[in-house]
Amino acid sequence: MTPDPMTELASDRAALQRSSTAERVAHILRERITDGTLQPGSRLPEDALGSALGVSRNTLREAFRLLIHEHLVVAELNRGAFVRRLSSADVVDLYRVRQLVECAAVRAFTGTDTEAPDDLRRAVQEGELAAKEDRWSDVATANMRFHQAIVALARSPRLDEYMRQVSAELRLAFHVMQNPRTFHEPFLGRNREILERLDAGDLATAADLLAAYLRDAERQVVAGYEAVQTP
Amino acid sequence: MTPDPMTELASDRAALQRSSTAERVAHILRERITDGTLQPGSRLPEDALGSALGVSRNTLREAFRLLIHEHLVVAELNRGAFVRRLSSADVVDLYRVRQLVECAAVRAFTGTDTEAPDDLRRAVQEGELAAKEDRWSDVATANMRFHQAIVALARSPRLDEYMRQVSAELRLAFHVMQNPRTFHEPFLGRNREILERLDAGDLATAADLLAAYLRDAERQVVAGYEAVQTP
DNA sequence: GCATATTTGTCCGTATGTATA
DNA sequence: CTATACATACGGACAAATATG
Repeated sequence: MTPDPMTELASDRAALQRSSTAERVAHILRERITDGTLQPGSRLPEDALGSALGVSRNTLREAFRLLIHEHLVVAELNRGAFVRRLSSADVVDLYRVRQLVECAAVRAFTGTDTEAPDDLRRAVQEGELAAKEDRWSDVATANMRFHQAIVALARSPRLDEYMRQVSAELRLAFHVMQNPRTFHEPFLGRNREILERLDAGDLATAADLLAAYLRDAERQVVAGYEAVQTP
Repeated sequence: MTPDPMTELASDRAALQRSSTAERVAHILRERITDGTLQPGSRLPEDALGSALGVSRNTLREAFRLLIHEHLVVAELNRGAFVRRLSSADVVDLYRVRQLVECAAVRAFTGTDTEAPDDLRRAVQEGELAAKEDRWSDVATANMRFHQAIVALARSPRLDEYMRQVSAELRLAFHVMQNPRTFHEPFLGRNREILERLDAGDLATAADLLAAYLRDAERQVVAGYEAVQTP
């Protein structure tokens, strides 16, 4: 009755066609990790996974390398690969990176680029619409896009890529939040407020609002962590 | 008479002992890339490198993966691996990341941590000493440590790690600067000035000085690039 | 433009070493 | 302490892509 992760993964086998095999395998595993099918702490045995996905162990190991670099997987020498389990110290660190980079991106915004604010606007609207229709996982996605659009204000491809990784890593922590609604709902209004301050050219206030926002979010996730750790 | 890179690498073969083989190989290649033995654009043939280092192709490929994710190596499908060659757009982007993160780290400095400023002080002194003794490659190293210490003010392990990678990537660009003295010398005094502003608690001025510093450095490297590109 | 040689991408089998029941 | 399971690393194989003459 328990839905075996290995048999579930076997159905992904048909999906891998384009680009490098290792990258396709990494893509599949990345999705399975972020959507919670492969939970933090799970073993990733080379033999079982390799045959489930129909790739050799060598190729699978290359895929592991990709995910290890993204911090989604950890490899213990001679013990194999595991889905990363974040500590609350990791959560604190991730929010520290977010706060520093996102607030700096807001303050560095020159108004020259018109695209980035448009993405922000879309993300805010999308989040509000999804909330109205009770699609809370879509609210979470829209929220991720909001933060990505904030980073994009700095107009640095490398920072965009890096912060996408930070977001993916944070999703490992969100799995402890059992109720996505109570977590995400309060932030919808704050997202809009930040957007409005930005539109008004009041960068300092926008950055301060964002900093407070991130401080509160961090506090909630850390609290969720400690509720789980001490049963 | 031409010192063949392959035979040079063979002498590194004795050095690999601890940790995972792929990581040790990656470490050796990383050094050879940052010190300029393996120049940007060089091929990294699996057969020759593998036998030079005494490892199998599979293991070597794992080492490549590590370096690819550090952006020091690029892989072209069915063409193999090459030492990364930075475009001037890459240089601009890298300095943008540096400016945003380092200036934000300065502004976020609370003065709570006493270690980080000590590292800064040491890096400044070390740079001045090395300059006095005409050890210009040590000046470059001290300069790297200075920036690393600036980042450490934010007290985020993840940011430390990421910016270390950014520094390594930037070293790919420094190879176009033929004269390390004229490049590094002017920055020694500016480093000290930034340190003094920080000690005085004047974070805003320190951040502004740092921003100007990075803008000038970027301009020099980009200029060096264009001198090479258009012969 | 073609035929050949080289190199990569991927896979397999296996021997050795390491961790854990 | 032994046994088992697994990861590490090697070498060989072959097709496919690329480079070379």
